[in-house]
Amino acid sequence: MTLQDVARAVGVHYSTVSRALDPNKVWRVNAATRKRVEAAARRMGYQRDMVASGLKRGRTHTVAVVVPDLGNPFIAPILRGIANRLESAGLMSLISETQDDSERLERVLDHLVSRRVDAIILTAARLGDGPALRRMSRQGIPVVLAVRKVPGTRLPACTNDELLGGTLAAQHLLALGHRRLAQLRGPSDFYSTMERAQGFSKTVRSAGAIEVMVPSTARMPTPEEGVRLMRWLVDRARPLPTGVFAHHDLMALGALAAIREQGLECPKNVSLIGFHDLPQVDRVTPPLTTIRQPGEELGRIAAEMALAILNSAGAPPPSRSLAPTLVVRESTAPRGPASPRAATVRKSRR
Amino acid sequence: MTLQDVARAVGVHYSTVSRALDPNKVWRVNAATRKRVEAAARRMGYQRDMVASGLKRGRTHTVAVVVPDLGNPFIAPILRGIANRLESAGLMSLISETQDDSERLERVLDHLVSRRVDAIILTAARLGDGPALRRMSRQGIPVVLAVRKVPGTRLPACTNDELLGGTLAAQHLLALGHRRLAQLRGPSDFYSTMERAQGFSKTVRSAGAIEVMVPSTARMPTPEEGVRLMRWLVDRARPLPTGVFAHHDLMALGALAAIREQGLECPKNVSLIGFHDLPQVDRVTPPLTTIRQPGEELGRIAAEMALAILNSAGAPPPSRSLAPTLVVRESTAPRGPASPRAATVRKSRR
DNA sequence: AACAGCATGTCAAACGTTTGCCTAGGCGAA
DNA sequence: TTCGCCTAGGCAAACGTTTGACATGCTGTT
Repeated sequence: MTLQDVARAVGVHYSTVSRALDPNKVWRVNAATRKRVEAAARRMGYQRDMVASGLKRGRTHTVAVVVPDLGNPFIAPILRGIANRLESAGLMSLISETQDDSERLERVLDHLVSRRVDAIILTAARLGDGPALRRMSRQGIPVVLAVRKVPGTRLPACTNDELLGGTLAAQHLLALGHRRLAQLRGPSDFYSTMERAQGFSKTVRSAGAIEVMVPSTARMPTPEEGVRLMRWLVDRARPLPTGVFAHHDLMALGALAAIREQGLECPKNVSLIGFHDLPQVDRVTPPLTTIRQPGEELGRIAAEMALAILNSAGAPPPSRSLAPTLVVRESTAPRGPASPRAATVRKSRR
Repeated sequence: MTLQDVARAVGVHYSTVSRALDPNKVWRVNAATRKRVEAAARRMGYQRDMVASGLKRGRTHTVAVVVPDLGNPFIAPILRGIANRLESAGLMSLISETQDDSERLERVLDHLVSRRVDAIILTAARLGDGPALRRMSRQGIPVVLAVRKVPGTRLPACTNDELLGGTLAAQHLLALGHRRLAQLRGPSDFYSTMERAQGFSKTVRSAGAIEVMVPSTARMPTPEEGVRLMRWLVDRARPLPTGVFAHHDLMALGALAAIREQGLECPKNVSLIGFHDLPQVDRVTPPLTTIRQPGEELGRIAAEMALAILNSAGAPPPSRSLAPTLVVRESTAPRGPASPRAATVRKSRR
C-alpha cells in the first residue's frame, strides 16, 4: 500500500497524492482532487511510510529516552510525562536503559545516532557523562537533560530545584525544634546529591544548628544503602541526631528499618524525611514525610524543551528547575525530651 | 557520513563498503579490503543509517511496546524485561501508553503500522481489543500479548498462570483455617480477573469452604476501588469473611485502610492477601502477603516470543504461562476464635 | 591454448517519500 | 491576438542502503 497504489486508484500522479495528504503542501492541489485522494486513501487504508519519509526528510519523529534504571519507581512518571507529551506532537519515544553504566551509555548513544533519532532526552545523567554527550551535540543531535544536569555542558535541562529540596527538608526539621541533624546522601556522582546536600547544609548552618556528617555516601539509592548509612549514625554518632534527611525515599525506607532494628523509634527518637514521594510511602509505618518532586510534569517539560529545539532549530531553550514541595506525614515530629530508652539502647550497644 | 564517504576514503565502491560492514555479506569481500574498510569506518565514525537500511530491507529493528498505564508499578519490570531482551538482539522498543482507552489503542496501532515496526508487544490487553489486533495481523505485523491474553484470537501470549495464582491464594487462606472467604475482583474486562477468580472460587468450593460473593468488581485496580469493595464486605457481609483475596496489591492496600477505618485489624480479624508483590508492599503495616508475579521474566519471554516470530517467519510460538509464587508475610494469620472486639464494632455500625 | 570456475569488485535498480522544476492549459489584460 | 500570469499537476532526482547481475582477472584443468 504505497502512494503509487492510491495514485493509480484515483488516476493522478503519486506526487499529487503525496501533496494532497501533506497538510503543508495541500494548497498545491485542487480541492476536488484532494477530496478524491483522501477518500481513496481512507478507503484503501493507506498509511504513509514513516521510514521512507524519515529518510527523505531527515526527521524520524522519534525521540530517544535514556533512563538509568527502569526499575526505579520514580522514573515511571517521568517516562509517562515524556511519552504523552511527545505523542501529542506526533513523535514517539524509543527507550533504553543504561543500568547506570557509562560504557553502556556510550553504546546506546552510538546506536541512537545510527537510528537518526530527532533528539535525545537523557534522564538522570551522571557527572562523568559530559564527553559522551558532547559527541552527540557534535553529531547535531539535540540532547535534553531531565532530572539531573551535568555541569560543564551547556545542555538544556529540566530538573528539580534540588537546592530548594534540601532547604525545605532542613527547614522542616528545624521548625520542629531539631538542632542536631544529619543527611544520608545519595551517590556522589549525581549532580542532585551535591545540590541537595548543599541546600540542606547551608540551611542548617545558617540556623546555627549542628550537622553531623556521615562520612560515606550511598553507592546507589537503594534501601540497603539507607540501612548502611543509618546504621553508621546509630552506631557512631554521639549524641544521635534527632532529625535525618535521606536523599531518596528508598534510602529512607531502609533507614526506617535500621532505626527499628536498633530498638529506636521513628519519629519518637528520630525524625526522618525522604525525597521523591514514591507511590506507597504514605502507607508504610510511619507514613513518610518527604519532598515531592513533580515527576510527570518534569517529563512533560523535558519533552517540551526537546520539541522547542526541533521546531525552532535555533537557540536551545533555557534550563528550568521545578519546585519540589514538602509533604508532611508522620515520620517527623517535634523534638521531644531525650528519650531514656534510646539512651539505654545506645549504651547496650557498646 | 555515508557509505560514499567511507568508500571514497578507502578507494573502493560504496557497495563494497556496505558488504564489508555487513556480517552476512562480508564473505564477498577480500579480508585485506575488509580491514581497510573497517579501519576507515571506525576512524571516520561511520554509523550505518538504520532508516535507509530499514526502508530497503523492510526491517526497522524496532518493536512497539504498548502499555495501558505507565504509572502502574507492575508495568515497570515488564518493560524492563522487554527492553533489555530486545536490546541484546539489536532491536529497540518504541513505547506508547493507551490509558486503557480502546479508541486510543486503535490510533496508536495505526500509527505503528505507519512506522513499520517489526512487531508489537501489547501488555495488558482488554477483552474487547480483539478486532483491532486482528487488523494488525492482517497487515502482517506480528503481535505478542503479555500479561493478559485476549480470548478469540490466536495470538501468542506470555502470561501469568492466573488460575494457579487464584488457587495459591485460596489454598493459603484455607491452610490457615479460614472457612469463610471472599475476593475483591479486578476489572471485569480483564482476562486475568476471570481466571484468578475462577481459580480461587474453585479451590474454595472443593475444600467445602464458603465464598462470600462481592457483587461488584473494581472498575480499575486502584486503592480507592479496594476501599470501596472492602467497605461493602465489612458493611454487608454477615458474618464477616476472615480471609480476603484482593486481585491487585493496590486494591489490597486500599482494603487494608478500609479494614482499619472500620475499627478492625489485619490479620487479627481478617487475613488479606494481594497480588503482584509490588515494590514496598513488604514495608507497609502489616507487610502484605501476596502472590508474586515474575514481571521481568514475563517481559523477557514476551520479547523472546516476538524475536522467535521475526527470525523464523514461520509458525507463531506457543503461548506460555509463568507460575506465580506465594509470598507469605504478615497480613495473613491462622483464624483465631471470633474476636469479641470485632463483634462489638460490627454491632456499633448498625 | 582454451576454458571453466572462482574470487573480488563495480554497476545500477530498487525501497517509498518529498520536492524543485517544468508543462499545460485557462484567464485576463494590453 | 498575443503575452504574461496563475493554478494544478506531472517528472524525476534525491535520501542512504541493499543486492542481483555483471565484469575482470586469476587459477588450475584438459
